Amino acid sequence: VYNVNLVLKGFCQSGDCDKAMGLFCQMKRNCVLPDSISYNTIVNGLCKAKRSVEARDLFEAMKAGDCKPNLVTFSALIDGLCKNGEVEEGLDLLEEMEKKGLEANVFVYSALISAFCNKGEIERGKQLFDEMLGKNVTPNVVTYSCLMHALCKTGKWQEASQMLNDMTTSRVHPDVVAYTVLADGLCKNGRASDAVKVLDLMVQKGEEPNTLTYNAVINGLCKEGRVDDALKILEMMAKKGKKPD
RNA sequence: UACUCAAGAUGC
Repeated sequence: VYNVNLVLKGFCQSGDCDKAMGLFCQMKRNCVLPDSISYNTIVNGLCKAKRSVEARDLFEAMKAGDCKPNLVTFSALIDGLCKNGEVEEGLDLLEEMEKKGLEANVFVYSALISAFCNKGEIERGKQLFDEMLGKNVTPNVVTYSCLMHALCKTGKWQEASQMLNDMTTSRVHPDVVAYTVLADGLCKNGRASDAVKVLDLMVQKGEEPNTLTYNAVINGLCKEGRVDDALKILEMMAKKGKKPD
């Protein structure tokens, strides 16, 4: 099963969901019974291929069979529905899992928060954030990043900047993505100078900026007509032995 | 106290 699961994932990742499904069906015949990871891999693959109807069907089949949906199944499906614009259905699933006694974790909440944030409904995102705190589910760097992203997109860059401090005081360590989200968000709000400060801060904290980070800041500087400063960033990359893309 | 499944970022 172990080995077959890896291949299932491989097919899904390369967009060959159908091949994965074919292999999945063969497993049952060849007495390598699919386990929950096999199922979850397919559910997730279907979701990523925007085939949420089929993902749901498989989910229903799991409920009817021996391999019941677990936390990962719900998490993958909720995210899939959300990304398919069916956020309310995602919330329904949250209810359903709770009724079954499965406790939503940070993956489930982050997926939902991300979805509401992307729809521009930050308030609902924040509500979920409070809800998870109330349930003693600890937000992680992904949760914070989603919120920072949304805050920046709606002009609330101060709040987003504050959130970086919040996470530090909550002992959640910002990673490259978190810093990049904020730097980019600041740029989008015409605050390229602040973005450069974020860049400096992360270096100071020992977090290596990557190409995406640099691109965000460079783009921000250029949009403000500060092309010379942008060039300096390129030079800074060169000094570090980073290849510009 | 290992190995397979789920959530976040740039440019067009």
